[in-house]
Amino acid sequence: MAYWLMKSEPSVYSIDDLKRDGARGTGWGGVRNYQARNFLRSMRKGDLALFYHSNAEPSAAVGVMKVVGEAEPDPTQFDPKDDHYDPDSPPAAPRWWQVQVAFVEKFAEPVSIQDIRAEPSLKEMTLLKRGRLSVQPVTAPEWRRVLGLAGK
DNA sequence: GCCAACGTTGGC
DNA sequence: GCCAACGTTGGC
Repeated sequence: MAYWLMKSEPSVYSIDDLKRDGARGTGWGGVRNYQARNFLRSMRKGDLALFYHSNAEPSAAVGVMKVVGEAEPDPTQFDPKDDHYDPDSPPAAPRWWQVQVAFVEKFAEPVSIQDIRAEPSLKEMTLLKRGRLSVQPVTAPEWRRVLGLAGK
């Protein structure tokens, strides 16, 4: 069982939207970075992920979600009307993938990036080291620490 | 809205 | 294969 962190701008798709999407969850698509894509493909059912609100006030880890379906081709890459359309992705060998994720919990106390930066044991977190990676691994100690900061 | 970080593209 | 130009992310 692995731990992850996945970013979304709340003005686009927030943890409340995920909660509303219920047990079936949502396809986490639109990722157009190869390293993030590779992490998506290595996710397995039952893995847990922090839902992180980026470009938010404040930017913060706001809850937990669960991987409920493993990698499948991201349909937005084939949709010319979608912002994430990729005309160079061959349908027979899709370039971009998504996983299905579902709501687990929303933190009563979000853990902001300032909180994370202020916590010495989290200074190696990928979130701080690699600013713009939208899907990233979290170690077990980091996971426990962030949930601790969330009051869990 | 600014801009630093950094990934991608494309000319050579 | 190098690297400059360009585009995007995301904190502030």
